[in-house]
Amino acid sequence: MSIAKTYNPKEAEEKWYAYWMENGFFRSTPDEREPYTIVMPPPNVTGVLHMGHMLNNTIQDVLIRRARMLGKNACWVPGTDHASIATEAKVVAMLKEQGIDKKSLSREDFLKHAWEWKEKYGGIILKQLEKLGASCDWERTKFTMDPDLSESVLDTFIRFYNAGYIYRGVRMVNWDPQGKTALSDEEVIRREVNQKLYYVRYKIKDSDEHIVIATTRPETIMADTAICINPNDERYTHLKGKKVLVPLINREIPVIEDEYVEMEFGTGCLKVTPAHDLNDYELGQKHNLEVIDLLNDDGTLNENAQILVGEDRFIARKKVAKMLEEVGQIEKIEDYKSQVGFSERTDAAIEPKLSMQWWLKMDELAKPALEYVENGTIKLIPEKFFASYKHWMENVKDWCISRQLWWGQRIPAWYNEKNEWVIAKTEADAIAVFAEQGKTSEGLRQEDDVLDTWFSSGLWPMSVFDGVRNPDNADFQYYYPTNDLVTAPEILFFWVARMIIMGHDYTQKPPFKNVYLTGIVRDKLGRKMSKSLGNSPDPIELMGQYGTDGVRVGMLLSSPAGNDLMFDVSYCEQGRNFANKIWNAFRLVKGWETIDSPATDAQKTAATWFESRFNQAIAEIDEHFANYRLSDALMATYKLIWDDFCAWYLELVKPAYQAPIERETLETVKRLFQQVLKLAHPFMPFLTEELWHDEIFGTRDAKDCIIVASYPTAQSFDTQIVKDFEIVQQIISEVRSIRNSKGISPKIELPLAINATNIDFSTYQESIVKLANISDLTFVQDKVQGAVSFLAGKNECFVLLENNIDVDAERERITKEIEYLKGFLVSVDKKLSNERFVQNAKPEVVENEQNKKADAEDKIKILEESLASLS
RNA sequence: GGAGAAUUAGCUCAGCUGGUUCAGAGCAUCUGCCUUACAAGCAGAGGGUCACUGGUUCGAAUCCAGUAUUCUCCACCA
Repeated sequence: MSIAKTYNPKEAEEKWYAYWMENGFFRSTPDEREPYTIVMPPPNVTGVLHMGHMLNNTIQDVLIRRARMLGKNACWVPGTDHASIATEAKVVAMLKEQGIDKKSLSREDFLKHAWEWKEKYGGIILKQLEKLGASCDWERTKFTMDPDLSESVLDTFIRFYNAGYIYRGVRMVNWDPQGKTALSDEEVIRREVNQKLYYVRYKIKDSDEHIVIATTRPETIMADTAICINPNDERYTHLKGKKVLVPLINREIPVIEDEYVEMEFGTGCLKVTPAHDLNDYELGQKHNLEVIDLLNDDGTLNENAQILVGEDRFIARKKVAKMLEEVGQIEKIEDYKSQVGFSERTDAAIEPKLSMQWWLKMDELAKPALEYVENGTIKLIPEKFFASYKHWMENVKDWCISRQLWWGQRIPAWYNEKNEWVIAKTEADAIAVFAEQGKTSEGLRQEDDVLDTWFSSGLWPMSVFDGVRNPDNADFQYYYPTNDLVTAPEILFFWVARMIIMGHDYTQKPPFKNVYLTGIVRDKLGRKMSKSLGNSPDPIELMGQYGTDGVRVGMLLSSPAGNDLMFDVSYCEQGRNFANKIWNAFRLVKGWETIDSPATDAQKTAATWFESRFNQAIAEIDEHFANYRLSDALMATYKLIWDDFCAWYLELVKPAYQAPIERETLETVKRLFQQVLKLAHPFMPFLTEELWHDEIFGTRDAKDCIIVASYPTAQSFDTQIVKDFEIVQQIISEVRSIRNSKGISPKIELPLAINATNIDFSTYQESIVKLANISDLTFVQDKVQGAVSFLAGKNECFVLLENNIDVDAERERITKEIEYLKGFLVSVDKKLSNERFVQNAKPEVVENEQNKKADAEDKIKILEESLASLS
């Protein structure tokens, strides 16, 4: 019969998750209740649960569970993201292991492999989320490449195209010569590398002079189309309007002037290579320079280079340097450190390259998205992110939405044999459009362009409810706009901003009301937890070790919104200990025998006090939730349960060893126990559900689960009883402290006398005797000689010890306290005698000071009398 | 280079628009307890010049300026 001394989470977790699923508690369909909706930030379909997911989804689950208990129609939509680049890279790597080269496959065959891979491994992370207790509506699980979501993406492309927001154009992109695709900025990792800075001499036309230019990329000089100097640079005034010759190939290029050139850097002269550098490109645009692209897609030199055609760019670099040296056009070579971009997936050095890409015009679209946040329609939590959101929105650049990949939604552009193109959803539509325009559709084809993944995830809050294709459907009408979005600040722009933009464009409404930005999970050394660093614990293992509830509590304890959290397993330990505490409180109550009698007055008082504290705590917790202070809400719950419920309330009503408890009181304890379990449920779903169903709480219907129980609401309560009880607690603590300092065992009863001045202790008498282990509690009007005394509020208390008290020590202690109070009094007096204070401060502040003064004077008086009576 | 944020106890953090003894919480630490729910526990205790320097104010952890250190984001010099 005996029940385990410690809580064993494993069994409960599996049992109750299955039970919740069976009973459809996670399911949501539109009804007359108020909806509360969260769409899960879809993890990469390739993903494996890491600490970031753990934090993020724990927060969402807490919010959704609480909303459900508050009677809202809670709907949490899960799903995964197809993550073009990451997934394609994984599939390519897998194929490589099997000895298959991607290039040898047709698009169709590759996609077949990719889908197979997705079916096999794609659901792992969602399964892992179940372990964490995520109460998602799994029947609504979506994938960004589900047919309906993909169709939404095409519809959106066409919509934006027809509205004139999408254009096709040659722009500088991050080119991965190994993967042969454009990359977004996010996919480029910058690292500092050691390079050489070559000082190259360019001959000035019709002169013996030359001009020296510093470059790290001599292999691109054949693509130079100008030399640029700063117009304010007096050293080069004589070069204005001159022409110079590109070394090795002797092509003539102009000297242009632009203040962009830093006079202090290098030689103060810049070679302009518009095809191979972003800034040069912009400079070239400004000055109408020719663009010469001397690189092939694979990073080798093409015919435009004139020399070294077919050589790889890095080999060419060395060779060009050598050739320059041979003709005496290298002045010097310096070591130099600079930032170079590398492809996240292939690790190839990124080549800024001009290429034809699809773009979404952002400036107009961004405006309403900024307004939403500016005027508070969408709240960012914490607010500090608004500044950078605003900065980004006001300086938004056009978005390169095409990727040269196979895994993703194909850009719905169709080309004929003449390379004319039209935008159309289907092949048939394309033929029709070509026909309309009187053009041929011979040789109809699509390019290997897919849309950036963020383009599809930008639709997520709408597309999961099919709101793009079918905005009038009941789900979309009911659930959209969603309530809270919980995500990482890193993707505020890439994802959150784009959802707002797209959501507004379709619906004229924001896609969500609140954006809760979580922190980054770091290790104790402050490093971001990552797979590559190997400093991230496996959440699944953690849950096995500390229990899911323990880990959930551990994650939340240290994670104020938006601040990074320095994760340490000790938090999980704390969470586990808390679970165990509740478990043992339950064991205590479960073990009680009853006697058929009504509650005693002391028990009634204890219950009244606890209920007051309980209501006070609910108000605090509600406020914390309203401000998205989840860790504070949890801490308030923690203290209510551990301190108020276990350490005080249960101790107060606990019967003597093997004695029965009054039936009425036991019923009250059980009722209150269930109430605190409800408060804990959002944080600790498994433990609370396990206890909820124990027979001591009576038999329950199958559907009577804590997950759908109603969350307690704050009732008004008597604040006086809470205040009075604080004095009682103080008295008990003081007696214990006296014991401790005198080495008196807690088992030895002590007599206590109280000179009650402003509290009626009659209802607390029994409690004090019990918890302070008092042999005889008396009330007196005078000093008690030979006792250790202390003040609880203005009530002087006396503990009579068997041994004679150390009068000197007593005198010293009281004197110290008097000194302290007098010091305090001086500071209060100083304020009150300051005319400017009395004049300027608010009346209630002044009144407060006067109360403090009176209070301190009273206490000093009592203590001084004690001191006098000591001798 | 631009922008934003942070600095409070050994650690992680609260402290909202200046005014209760405002200097707090949890953890950790120390002391005493295997007390009949829980040693994953109980009781008690110690611990901070609120980064530094000025200023505003009757009054500053709180507001302002500067300094130092740290972090994040954005853009990057050939």
